[in-house]
Amino acid sequence: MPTNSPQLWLVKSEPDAFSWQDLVDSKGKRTHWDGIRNYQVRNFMRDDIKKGDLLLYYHSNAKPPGVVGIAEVVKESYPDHTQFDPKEKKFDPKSKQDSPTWLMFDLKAKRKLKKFVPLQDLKDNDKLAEMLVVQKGQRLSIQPVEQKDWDEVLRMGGL
DNA sequence: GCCAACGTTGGC
DNA sequence: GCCAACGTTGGC
Repeated sequence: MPTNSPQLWLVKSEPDAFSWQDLVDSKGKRTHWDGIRNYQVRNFMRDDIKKGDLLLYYHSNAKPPGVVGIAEVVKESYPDHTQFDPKEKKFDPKSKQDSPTWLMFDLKAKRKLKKFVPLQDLKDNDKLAEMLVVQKGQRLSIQPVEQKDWDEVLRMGGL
């Protein structure tokens, strides 16, 4: 059952590595979401993430952690070049040029939340009890988000 | 800085 | 195929 509506996701980024502001400062230019080395996340990129999908941009390992803004997928997944470069920290000697193991996609900043929504507020909101990001031990750097949870987070963020 | 949760690796 | 050891994530 195909649908025209974009899929919804949450992506985690450490602000020390690449913050929301860094994404904004790229001036809508495509930014590579590279360095993902987790098979479950790779499969999301390979199978599900489409151009036009929307993403909650979440700051992890931040003080405090939480959702900052909304980003948009501008290019669907393609091979992550860092896996082939021995100088890269994310170099993967097992990955072959003709069948790359790892993928990345491109995104741009779309809209900042009026209010930052800290993780603690997500946890305190009973409506979001099933949202993945509030689950203990949830480490996926890309997570699918339900429409109802998406709407609730945006409401909390003043949009 | 600590450590729980979880994924990956490798010996057997 | 099992599972201990190890590495990483990420909240606190």
